[in-house]
Amino acid sequence: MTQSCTNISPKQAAQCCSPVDTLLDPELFKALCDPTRALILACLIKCARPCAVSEIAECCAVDTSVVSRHLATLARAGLLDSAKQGRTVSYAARADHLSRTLRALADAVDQSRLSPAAQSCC
Amino acid sequence: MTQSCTNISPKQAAQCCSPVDTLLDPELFKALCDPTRALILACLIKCARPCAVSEIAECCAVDTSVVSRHLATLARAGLLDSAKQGRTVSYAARADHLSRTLRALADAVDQSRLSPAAQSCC
DNA sequence: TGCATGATTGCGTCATTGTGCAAATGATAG
DNA sequence: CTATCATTTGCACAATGACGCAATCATGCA
Repeated sequence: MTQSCTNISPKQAAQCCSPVDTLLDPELFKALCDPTRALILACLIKCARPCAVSEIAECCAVDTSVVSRHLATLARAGLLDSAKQGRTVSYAARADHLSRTLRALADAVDQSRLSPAAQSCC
Repeated sequence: MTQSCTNISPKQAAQCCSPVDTLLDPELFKALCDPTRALILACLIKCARPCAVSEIAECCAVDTSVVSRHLATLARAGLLDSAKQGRTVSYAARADHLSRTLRALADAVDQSRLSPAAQSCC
């Protein structure tokens, strides 16, 4: 590890690909940045079982249609699984996937901290 | 651990406080959900050193004033440290804080998964 | 076949936010 | 004191997104 490698510019860093780049995914955080969605996801994580849309709607103060849209958004981000049975649709938190994703990002951040300016390309 | 405790409704879960509730903080994710901000933060994490605003502005395609605002947002969310020296302001990623926060959330999620419907209040 | 129910979608509205430009602020050098 | 440089702030504009209501779709039941 040389001195020159530990003191690169942000511009150089931008071209220097690291796991952080892909794991720090704005699309994932976009799903989590809304208070109503965060509440819904927290409920589903704590329930730890598939829940129907109407059931989930009871835990927040917005219209069922809004809840439905939020659930679709969370599912699209990979945070929920959905299953249709009859006319009810159940959503369940993908808790394992979420915690693994968070840990992977934490690992990548720590990696950059320990070996700055990833020697992968500088 | 009884059966009745592992099958609560989302509404009950909402009233059941868990570390997930506070750690799944929309305010944090709001800071991370913008592509430009994510890029800036990734750069600072990879640099692993304090960088001036003008320096950071070189790594993304928006106006310096926009970068300045994004940096303020990230700092307000606790993701960056700022230090003023003369007329230049330097921002540095709080990588340790970020990775600790992510791991704490991952732990809370796993905890809910292993002991559903936190026995803390149900 | 008709009707009720759970979920989704279309649409209009309102609030928020990302952006660029210009002006202002703060600090250093001549 | 004035000019210059780094950063921030004011302002206007456009895009995005959350929301409620109503209509629609899909399924189950009489």
